[in-house]
Amino acid sequence: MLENLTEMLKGVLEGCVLEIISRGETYGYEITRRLNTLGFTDVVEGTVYTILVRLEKNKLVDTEKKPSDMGPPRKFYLLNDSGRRELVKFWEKWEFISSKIYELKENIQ
Amino acid sequence: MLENLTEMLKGVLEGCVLEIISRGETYGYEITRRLNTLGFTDVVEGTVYTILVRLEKNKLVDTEKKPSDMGPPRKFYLLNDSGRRELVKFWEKWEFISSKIYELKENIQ
DNA sequence: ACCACTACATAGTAATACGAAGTAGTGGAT
DNA sequence: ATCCACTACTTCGTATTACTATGTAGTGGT
Repeated sequence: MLENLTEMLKGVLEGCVLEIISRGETYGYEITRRLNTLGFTDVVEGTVYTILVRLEKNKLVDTEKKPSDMGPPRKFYLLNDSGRRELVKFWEKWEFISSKIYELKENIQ
Repeated sequence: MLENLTEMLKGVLEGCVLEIISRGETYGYEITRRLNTLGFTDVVEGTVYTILVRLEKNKLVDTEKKPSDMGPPRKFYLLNDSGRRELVKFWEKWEFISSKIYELKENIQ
């Protein structure tokens, strides 16, 4: 449908993943499906996993491996305090940028 | 004030520059000032010039050099048909992404 | 003569999403 | 029994983009 959204997703996708995880323990494959049904149909697993690796490296999430009856074991992610702070900052940044873009579009001031 | 917006500006800043140029012939230095007063205080000339070089390379703008009585000659930029189409696409992409982010935030569906 | 402001240019860097490919477990169809 | 679809994770390399840093140069005021 819409063309390449890649560049515009930079810095945004990570925040989306943080938000999804904040709703409750989840894992990479499920996050990918969630993003796809949200509308980001072209986001693939590789992209989500690199984000998850980054979140873990930056200690924004805790992880736990659990068996699944549908396939291989799942690696579950849970936001920690640091991750919750990062999520708040993400939404602040998003609100700031989107309000400025709105001002530009509507030619305010 | 707000922390580093760099990543979140990727794919967005170029659209902002296109929008600013669409309002009428302008040049790099002025575009930078416009972005700064808009709220993107950390955007510097180097960033804007790389975007302008890209726009010209992708033939989205026409350019014209004109003398200035305030300093060195200015390189003016004007959107062409291709640039206007690109701007329309930019706003479509922006509307799409921001609506999806809103859905995620408000946990719709 | 110096400095501030205006104005453009560009080489190198960091960060991020994506493409591509591989590994592996489960269950159903042929 | 074999194959395939689906689930699920991992990693390497690539393209794109904004930013850093630096340099050049014109004008006008002190």
